[in-house]
Amino acid sequence: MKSDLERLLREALRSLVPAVLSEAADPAQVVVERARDVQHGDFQSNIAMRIAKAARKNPRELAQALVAALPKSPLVSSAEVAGAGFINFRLARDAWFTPLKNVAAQGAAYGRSTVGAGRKVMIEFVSANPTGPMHVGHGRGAAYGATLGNLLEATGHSTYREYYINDAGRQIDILAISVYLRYLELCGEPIAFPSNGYRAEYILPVARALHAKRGEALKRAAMDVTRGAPPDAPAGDKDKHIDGLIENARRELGAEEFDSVVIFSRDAMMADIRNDLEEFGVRFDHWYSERELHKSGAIEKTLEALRASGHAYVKDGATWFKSTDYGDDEDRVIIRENGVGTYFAADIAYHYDKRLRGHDLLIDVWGADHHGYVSRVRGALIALGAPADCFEVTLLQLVSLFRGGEKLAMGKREGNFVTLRELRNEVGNDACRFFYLLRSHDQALDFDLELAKSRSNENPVYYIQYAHARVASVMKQLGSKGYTYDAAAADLSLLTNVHEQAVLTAVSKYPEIVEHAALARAPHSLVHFLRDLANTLHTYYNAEQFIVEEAPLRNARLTLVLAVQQVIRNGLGILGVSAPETM
RNA sequence: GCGCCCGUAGCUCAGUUGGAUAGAGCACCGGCCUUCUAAGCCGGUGGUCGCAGGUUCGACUCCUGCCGGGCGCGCCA
Repeated sequence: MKSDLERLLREALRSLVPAVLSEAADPAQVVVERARDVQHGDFQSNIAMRIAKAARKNPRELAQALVAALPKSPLVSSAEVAGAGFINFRLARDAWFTPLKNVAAQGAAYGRSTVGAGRKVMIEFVSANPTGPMHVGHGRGAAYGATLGNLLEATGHSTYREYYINDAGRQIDILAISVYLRYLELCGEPIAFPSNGYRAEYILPVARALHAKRGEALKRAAMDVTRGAPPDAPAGDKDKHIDGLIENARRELGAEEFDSVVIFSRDAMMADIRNDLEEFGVRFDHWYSERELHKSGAIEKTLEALRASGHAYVKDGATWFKSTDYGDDEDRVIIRENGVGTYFAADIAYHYDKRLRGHDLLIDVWGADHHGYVSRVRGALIALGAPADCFEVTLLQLVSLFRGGEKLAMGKREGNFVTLRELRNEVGNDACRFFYLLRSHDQALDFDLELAKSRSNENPVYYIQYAHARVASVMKQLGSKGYTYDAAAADLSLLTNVHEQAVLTAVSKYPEIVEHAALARAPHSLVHFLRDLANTLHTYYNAEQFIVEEAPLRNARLTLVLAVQQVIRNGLGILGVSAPETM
């Protein structure tokens, strides 16, 4: 509807003194919006005011001329100039029935569009380190990324979802040594567990599985693992201690055996993460291993390309990327003095590889604490010849858990954090996804367990689901009263009261909302729309009886509420929330 | 110190990318169940959009400067 009106306006513009106006009016500026106030009609445009200055005309006169030049359309019943130069459109009654018929005809496809057609988008999200179970912060990334992926897909983007597994480097070695020490413990060896190893309980079953698989084959006596760095030792000393343990293990076991422990530990962690995500309804097209990236030689190749383009240099024995050329505060090391590449180096190669695989837009979903990282990754991509706008990062602000009014403390190494799985088990997947998506991504999220769990009117999840179930319930009642629904017998022109108009308007908005939510990367706007839609349905439900005797009216009303049900089902589907038939 | 995010009703937050008289949920007050599910509906109370300037037909929205809160500033990942 919106785009139809925009087309009409554009035509009107073109027919008016083209030379002056075409310069002044960028077609993209021709914007039609839903009127906020019913008094202003159904849609409004501010185009006259936008271009008045450049066209050297009075905005009201310009609006008047545009209205006069507007091509005749069965869609529009009136177009009037108001205020400072707004053009207010009122739609013909029949126009409102088109979306209704579209819902019936398209079903689950209603709301889908092709605005993103031809765009190959890769969305990378979660990418939690495989060093432990996912926590509530990752849950937000999962819910957000999955939903954004659904939105991009619904708007015609070619969408590819990827998870980057950080299975190279020090963190994964610490995981492996943690598992190995627990393994030695199971073999009856006395050990002192390093204070900055992963001492949480989830390590134990992995060690047990390792022990079950390898028996005592990995046991080596030559390592002195009975002396740990004291818990109150300075961070540097702890690091040195655990690095020493890793080094020893690698030497005593041989690199190959130690790597097998790394792989085993990683796979155990990833199995847990994948299972968790799957249960949460989050799917990926690809799980990309950083280890494989290292093996492929892609990092060396990428760094060579950086050097060749003159964006890398050597200083103090290290190799640096000149990220200051791209707005970073300082240049960043990509190869350490000891010859080992940094995480950043791998990340440059990884993102470059995404481009090489043919994805033209790369969307990364990160925690807000990584924001300082954005400009350097983008800088590296530009240095490698990619356009600046091919890389987009959505930063998710922190999640805090509350129980009642009390904030829950969380620490990772100690393992006393609430995992995503625990959260899901406690509040359920639906409430979980819903609460994660309720707020804008740049808003810190306070997740209240009590509220999410409550099966009461305080909980907004049920409000929307209830609207869906209510329609299902009406349809059941219809049968028990001896009626059947007959769409062909509906006389839509009987839908005349304010509640019915409100429902028609809401249903017609849905495709615009999906488009906006996708393009603005704002899933929460779909959540809020669905809440409003549910409210519209509930209001209508309370005001009118749907199952009335007169068949044309009865079927018309049922067509209307079935359309609402379909839209809610479609919307909840995008959010990854179920649409129950009964509650 | 520098960078990013936030500041809107008592609380939690929307605000269609600069539009007309700033909205919703919760809380509070008052109504609605012999009628398709009351996990619902209707009405009411509640605002200096952090503060001060600026830009223009028009600012919660854009710019500058302050104030307050969060996060980040490793040859860690």
